Amino acid sequence: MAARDPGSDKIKRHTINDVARLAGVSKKTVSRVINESPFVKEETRKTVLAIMRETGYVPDPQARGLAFRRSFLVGLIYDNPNPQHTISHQQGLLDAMAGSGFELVVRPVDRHSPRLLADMRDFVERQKLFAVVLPSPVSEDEKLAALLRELDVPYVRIGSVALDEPDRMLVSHDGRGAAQAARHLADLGHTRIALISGPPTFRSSIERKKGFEEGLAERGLRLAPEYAKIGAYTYESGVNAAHELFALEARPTAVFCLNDEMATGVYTAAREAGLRIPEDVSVVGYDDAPIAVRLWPPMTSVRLPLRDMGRMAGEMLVPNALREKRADAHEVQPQLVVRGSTGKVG
Amino acid sequence: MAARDPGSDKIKRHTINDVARLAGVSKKTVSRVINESPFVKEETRKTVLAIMRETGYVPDPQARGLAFRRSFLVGLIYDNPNPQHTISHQQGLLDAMAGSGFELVVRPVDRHSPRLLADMRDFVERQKLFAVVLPSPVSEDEKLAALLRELDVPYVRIGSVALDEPDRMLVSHDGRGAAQAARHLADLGHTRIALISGPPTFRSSIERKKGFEEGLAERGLRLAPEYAKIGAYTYESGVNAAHELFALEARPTAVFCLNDEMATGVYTAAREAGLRIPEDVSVVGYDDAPIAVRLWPPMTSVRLPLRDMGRMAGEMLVPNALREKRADAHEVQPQLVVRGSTGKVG
DNA sequence: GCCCCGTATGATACCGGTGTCACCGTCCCC
DNA sequence: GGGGACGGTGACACCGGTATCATACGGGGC
Repeated sequence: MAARDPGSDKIKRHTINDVARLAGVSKKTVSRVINESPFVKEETRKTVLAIMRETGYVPDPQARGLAFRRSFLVGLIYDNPNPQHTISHQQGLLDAMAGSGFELVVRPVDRHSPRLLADMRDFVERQKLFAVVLPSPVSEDEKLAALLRELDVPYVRIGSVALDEPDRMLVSHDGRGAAQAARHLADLGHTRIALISGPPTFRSSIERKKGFEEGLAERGLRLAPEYAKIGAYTYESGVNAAHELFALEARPTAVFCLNDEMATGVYTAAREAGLRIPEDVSVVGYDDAPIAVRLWPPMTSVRLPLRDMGRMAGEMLVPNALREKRADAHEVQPQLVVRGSTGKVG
Repeated sequence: MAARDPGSDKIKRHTINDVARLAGVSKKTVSRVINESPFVKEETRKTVLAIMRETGYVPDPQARGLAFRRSFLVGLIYDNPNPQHTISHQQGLLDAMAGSGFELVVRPVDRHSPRLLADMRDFVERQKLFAVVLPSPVSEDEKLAALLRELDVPYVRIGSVALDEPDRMLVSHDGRGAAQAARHLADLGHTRIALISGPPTFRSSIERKKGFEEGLAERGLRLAPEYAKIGAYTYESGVNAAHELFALEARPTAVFCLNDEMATGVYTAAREAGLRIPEDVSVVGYDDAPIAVRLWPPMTSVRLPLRDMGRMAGEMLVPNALREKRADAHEVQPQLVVRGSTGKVG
């Protein structure tokens, strides 16, 4: 039990001074033990560690941070239209950070705000962040990355394609997943395949679209202009785009959506248009969000291991005694999961 | 622009000492200005504020926290099977905290872990949290609340029913929403109404069930034992419970689920059993999660303003210059949203 | 035996703020 | 005119750690 003052006072935590006094050494030596300095005699180290355990002493991160000029906080800076994305990354990050002594500070931003850079400078400088994680699409902001380099803060960008700084990048190879989807649909005999892409400002959308077209090309197909719709990664935009597609003379027999939200919109539009999935139209999504298996029929989708990605980003940035080494792989592979929303054409 | 050493060195932030020197006052007076002490001459205050603006000075939260023995971090401690819940609360909290100078630290826990209390003590003490937010079901842990009182940390518990400390409680009156659902179904002519509840350890489930039965009673109905199923707040448990209900001789014509996840499971089970919604069976969920409007037909559900609840919790705890006063209402009202999954019986 | 070097430790300043208390000047009251 | 009370300010210690530098000690090379 911690010592409690008799005078109805608060519990007083032990400080480094208490430990030093009890161990009969200077506080600097205790500090050395805390920071695993190699220049401490084994015997001294043991004594100090024993006292630390007895007293339940844990160093104060604020004081440590003040002296180190660096906090023990990791920032997660996000701006994603899809909360599921954020929460998955967050979960993974927290997995990697559990028990490390670091804490996760979450920070939503508007990446189009003119104050973004100023706000981020203030955030990072003020909190003296230990590291920063940038999921897509914030990760695509080169100015933000440049700012973080200027501020000398370690960071990991999570994105769909390798950029020019591989050590600070976690790549999900989005194009490959889209190519899998394209081949899958082609192999089922589809030729009239439509695409509903995301906002052209999203790198993920660009990469997925590119991969999709490459996949089609492998099977001798190409994306017809009238089958290429642009959505906004939202449910509603999926509904609207699908309605346009279904109204075409030569209705597509398959629709590939660059995220599950829009694909869900295609389900709705199909119902409204009286089309059956997959008999009349096959649907493929991207992300493999929880909703994919909750729809009827369960949706074929490209799985993106979002939680793993968060965890790997955390492992790249945060030292953790519970784990031997930092992550060395800086990439993950998307994987098509075939379910009931895709079937043979006709 | 901040000053940059010529020697290719880092940017050096201004400290309270710089401001004091430039303003020709002691650092203590600058400190007084920062903390809005009333004992500073107006003229002095203006001078100091001007210098602070010129230099772009912002106080270091770590140093301040060290001296105050309290950080500027708010903890969100959660353990919810439904990530959507967490992310919504988190969003609202961040809404309330934006621009306040406080940061949000998120902390998932396993509320059944034997180490929970020890971990929480360590977390709160070590980080010297300014305040803590406890969403349901963590909010139902009396020992945790007692610990926080012992540690003298302000907190808000978000829960379905008023507890004995109204000032630290944000109530969502879950029973009332469930009663609305019951009346709605009864008014549509349903009498064979089934209930799929959540884990009996969840207060929200208890309250919703109670409210539901009260609502039925108002219409002269009661919940038949064979229609009362216990789920786990998960999709799969909803599927299973619904299958059991649909296999009954006297199949229920309506199913009320105590969350949307399980209600989504009922959709699946209905499809598998060849039942149409709402013609053969009406379905009502609880939470009004995003998925409710993405299902076909769109689901009738009881809306819980999760984001508002997070925001209100934040307003109860964090002073914010951007807002005049703290929240005074400590409750929100659930609201039934009628959509296509409920219809007249027969 | 002396010097040098690497190991092991502590005294002291410092990180950037706040608390305590002493001090000064004014105004007010008797 | 003396004595409080009070507004306004600063010197100094302190919060709980780390960095710098000095010091002490044992061992090897000459």
